[in-house]
Amino acid sequence: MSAEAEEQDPKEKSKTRQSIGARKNPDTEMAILDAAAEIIAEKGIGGLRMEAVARKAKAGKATLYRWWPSRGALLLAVYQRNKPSMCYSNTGSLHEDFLHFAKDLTEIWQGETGLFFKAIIAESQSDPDVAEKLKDYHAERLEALATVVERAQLRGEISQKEDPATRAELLIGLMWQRLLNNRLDETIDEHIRMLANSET
Amino acid sequence: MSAEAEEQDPKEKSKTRQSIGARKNPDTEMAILDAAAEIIAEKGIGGLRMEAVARKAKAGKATLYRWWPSRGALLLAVYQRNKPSMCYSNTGSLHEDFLHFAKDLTEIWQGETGLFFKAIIAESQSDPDVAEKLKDYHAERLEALATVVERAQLRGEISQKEDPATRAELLIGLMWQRLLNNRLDETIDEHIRMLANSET
Amino acid sequence: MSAEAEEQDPKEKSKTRQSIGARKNPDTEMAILDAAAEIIAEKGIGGLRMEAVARKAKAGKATLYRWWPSRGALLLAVYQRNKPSMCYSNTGSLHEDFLHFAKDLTEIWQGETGLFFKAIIAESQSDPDVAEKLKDYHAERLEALATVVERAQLRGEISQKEDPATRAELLIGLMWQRLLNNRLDETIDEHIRMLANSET
Amino acid sequence: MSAEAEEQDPKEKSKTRQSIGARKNPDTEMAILDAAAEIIAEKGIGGLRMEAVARKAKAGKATLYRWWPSRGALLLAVYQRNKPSMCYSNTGSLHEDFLHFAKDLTEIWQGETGLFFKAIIAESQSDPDVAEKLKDYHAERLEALATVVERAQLRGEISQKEDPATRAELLIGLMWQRLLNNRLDETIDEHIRMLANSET
DNA sequence: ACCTAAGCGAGACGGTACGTCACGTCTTGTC
DNA sequence: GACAAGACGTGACGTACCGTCTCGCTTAGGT
Repeated sequence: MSAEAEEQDPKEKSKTRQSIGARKNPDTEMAILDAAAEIIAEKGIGGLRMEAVARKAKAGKATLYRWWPSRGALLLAVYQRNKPSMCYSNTGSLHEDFLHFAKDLTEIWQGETGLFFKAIIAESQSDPDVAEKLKDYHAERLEALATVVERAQLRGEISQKEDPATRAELLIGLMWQRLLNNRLDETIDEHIRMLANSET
Repeated sequence: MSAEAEEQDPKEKSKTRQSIGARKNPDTEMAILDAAAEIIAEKGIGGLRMEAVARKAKAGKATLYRWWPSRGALLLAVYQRNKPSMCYSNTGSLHEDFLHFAKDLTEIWQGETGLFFKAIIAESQSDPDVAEKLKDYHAERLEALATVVERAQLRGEISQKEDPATRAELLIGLMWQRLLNNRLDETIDEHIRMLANSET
Repeated sequence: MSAEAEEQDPKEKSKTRQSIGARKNPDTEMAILDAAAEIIAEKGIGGLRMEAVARKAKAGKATLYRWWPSRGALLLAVYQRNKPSMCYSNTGSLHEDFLHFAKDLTEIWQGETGLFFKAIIAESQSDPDVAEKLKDYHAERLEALATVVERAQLRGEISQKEDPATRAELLIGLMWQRLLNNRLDETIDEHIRMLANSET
Repeated sequence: MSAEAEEQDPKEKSKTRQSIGARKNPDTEMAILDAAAEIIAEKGIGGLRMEAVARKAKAGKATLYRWWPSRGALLLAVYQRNKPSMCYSNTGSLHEDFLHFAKDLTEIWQGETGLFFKAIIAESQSDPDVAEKLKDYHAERLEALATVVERAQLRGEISQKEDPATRAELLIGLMWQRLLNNRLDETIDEHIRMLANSET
């Protein structure tokens, strides 16, 4: 009646894990993160229920709450594990580099990861822990992109006086806004041209 | 432990409304939207519960669900009623206009409205209706700011060839990103200078 | 794996009950008390779980707790419904009357009712509500038996000066002690002879 | 909210015990029984939790379960250690002896021991081991009191033909019933007079 | 002047998920 | 090999909301 597809696949080995002494069992952690990831893939993050995770991972709710005391904590743990790895090109042209960045990110975000990232932003509005982690993550991303700008400064493409983070932040802001409005498919070329030009 | 402050203020007149015949009672609508707005102000949108709204508005749950069948619908109704009114300055300088826009919006968002808007963005990630409405609203805002850019084009401040929405979107994207990361207080002058300069 | 026989018999009509307005639904009450009684019959009172009752009665836990806020309350409700009806004989001889009383009670208590009553006594040691109700019930029983003694006084069988409750209480105390020690099967004739004799 | 007073008193020496080799450590046993006794004193027997005992005694749960595999076993062990010692007077008058017995027992039961004994009776309804031990203990008590009756028979106070246990059991039954109904404070003189008189 | 129709408050109903608690079993590392 | 420690799966606890429902009341508009 209620049980849909959230039970463990019966074909998998279903020997139940047990304690391995007074310390965290890594098998348990993996099973739980796997279960959470699958559920998110199936029903979206809004459909993530602690009970369902425990059920699917064949773990006790107490175990779940011991290590991830909230939905947000679990969410972040899953994201950390599946974090997309961006690589920042170095073509010798800021415009090209920005273009690559935008295209790569668009591609990543158009898949499952985009749903995930949107959901984390949403969650961060109500869970301070998630908000903080997201802020850190965002800062890290910003810095990475700022490095790309810095290279352009060193090449003399753009003024050395401006803060490299400025252009980076404008680009990332644009991307966020597009992501959150489901408008990733719209053109972005003109925006990038503007951000990559030589003035300050 | 449970009873906090969500009961109707006993000082207010608490005569219960009733049917006024076979049609919607506008008092009821107002009472419900008021109640919802107050709850959101107190606990945030994440803390908005249909039951609590009904209780506070002294309305039956059936009445609530009759007119606003979901949390999202109620949310949007409240937002429509309390929508902040931005005014777009026309100083003859794009830089000044952008600066005014950013300062005004920052001020508005630093208050309750910001919480509200963030929450709507969050909600839009799980409620398609809200997402659609938000998209419309965003487009409308974008257009309004694009008009400011257009004026600069007409004045010859910037190139006529670029799409006026481009600069507008970059600015708005920046603002969204700042809002969602709780970084509205950080400086934004350099970004605006870059967005308002004459190249494309 | 866990579900044993506590699901509703599928042969019974299983249309789910619903609200009948802003008042208690007697069907629900009956279903819950039936379910509780069955569970007690199967697993004993120690095996009575609120969740299992709700499950078997196809009722929500909230409904259960709304009307019977504790295990003890539910226990008492079931007992009230199934209360054994003792009848007190009037043979013209106190000894005979006591003997009948003891035999009847022994018979009743040797069945399911005895388990039930023992469990209520046990429960009363930790639930003050149950304790109070049990005290009332005990007082009522005592009075009924005291009436038997009183008749003997009126007949002149025993002294008019003694409190008729005295003999009654000694007999009931004996019975309780036998019940609680699982010694109902041992002889009791001599005790009754002593309690029914003419002195004070 | 949860942490109350069940942690070990920090003033006490809290050096943790350890194994003394491949045999039972008597310090551990004592610490556990002490902890259990204290918890029972604080929260009643219904509040006795194996986990809490282990925590308070700074013992591992495995150790606890090794020696006392159930709540009932632990309960009995504590009771054995703290068993109240009744002494049976020998005044030369059955009435006096019974009176002393009743008064002494009332006094004992009105304190902590009474709570304890009630709880054991309650526990015995669901734990067969406890039930058996309680039955033995009860028999022992009965015999002791029967000895008092026997002395009265030898003195010629009462008939030699009756079983001395009869009167004893009636008295003890009365006491149990009073204890379990929280009616120890009510008068008992008339009952004793009746039980101590010379007829059978 | 009656009758129907709908809105209204109230709140009970079957559910699902929550986060906590205790259970009894297990494994580790220390003595 | 006994011990403290504490993680593990299990499952009941009591609470909070969900969205649906029926009730008894009120009023407006049609007859």
